[in-house]
Amino acid sequence: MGLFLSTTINKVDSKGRVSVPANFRAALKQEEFQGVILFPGNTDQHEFLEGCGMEFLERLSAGLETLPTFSEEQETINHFVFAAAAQLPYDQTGRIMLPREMMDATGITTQATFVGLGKTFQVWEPEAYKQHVAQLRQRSPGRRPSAPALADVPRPPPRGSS
Amino acid sequence: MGLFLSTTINKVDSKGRVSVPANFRAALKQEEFQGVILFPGNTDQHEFLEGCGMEFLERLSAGLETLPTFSEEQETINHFVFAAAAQLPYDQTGRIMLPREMMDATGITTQATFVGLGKTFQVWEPEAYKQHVAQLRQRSPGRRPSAPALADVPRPPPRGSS
DNA sequence: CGATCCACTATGGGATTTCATGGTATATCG
DNA sequence: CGATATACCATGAAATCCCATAGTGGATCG
Repeated sequence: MGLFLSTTINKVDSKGRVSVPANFRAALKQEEFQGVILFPGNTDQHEFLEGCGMEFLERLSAGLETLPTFSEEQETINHFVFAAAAQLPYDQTGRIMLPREMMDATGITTQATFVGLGKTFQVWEPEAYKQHVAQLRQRSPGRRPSAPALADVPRPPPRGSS
Repeated sequence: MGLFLSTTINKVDSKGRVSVPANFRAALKQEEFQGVILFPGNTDQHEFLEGCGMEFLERLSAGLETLPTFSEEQETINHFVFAAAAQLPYDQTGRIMLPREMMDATGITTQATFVGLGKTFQVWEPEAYKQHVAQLRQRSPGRRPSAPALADVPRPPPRGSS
């Protein structure tokens, strides 16, 4: 199973469509459901979107089943993950349609930044993401994990990923 | 196998008909019974409806599935679940007819909020659901669960379900 | 080694289908 | 019968398909 890697800025057209980066799609190629799941996420400062494949959620659902007792945690997860999630199939060119409420919540209008995070990814309004990265840098003084170039300038896709 | 995701508000017409959201129907497409099961549920504050497919109830009956909200006294509760449940087939456009007593109990009149919760869903009077979400938010202020964090949710012994 | 070609990705816009919804007619049942 | 449930059809809005363009990089070939 592939991982979500690298950062890409894609355009959002007037219909709310965005191309999911090709390497993200490749990471989900083997899954039954051809598309992605998005649901809201936030930091203290910003709203963004969490993304993953369907199987990720299915595993999550399977995990919740066995939580011994009804818990606050579970209630929260149910309502803020499943209830707030959108199941977005690709169109034939690999685009999804961002639900209006997600665009509103995150401030996404004409562009969206896809951020690969391994097993999951995120979708941000580009300017908000820049600020977020700046904050991450401030808060991790000294040694940073070696994921440098990601932060800086939004660059078109990876090199040599295929 | 499909999960119920996202939240939708649909209209209830003068006959008590509501469209079941298309993606909910898709999640049940493979099931034998083309329709949904509804039965009463409640919080301290509100009455709502729990919903699922027929096969879920069958597994529940067999004890293979746990209904989180009613983990105690499961057998007794199951009695009320089955007794109070309504088996509602789709009409030809994917609508069901809400039984009048369920509309009365929940306060549903002209609109109904369908809330996807993974393996089950709920149906609420929209205003009541808004209040419910507000309460959930109070309980978990600040940041909501992030995808990577959710990945660490305790997992069950892997059953060969794909 | 350099120029050309090709595959793929991202993007744009129009046409077509699906979905939610409303209404009317027919069947059912006490 | 009177009331209620089911089948049938119609409509507007929205989502999806389909085609067409373009830019990029890699590969091919002379």
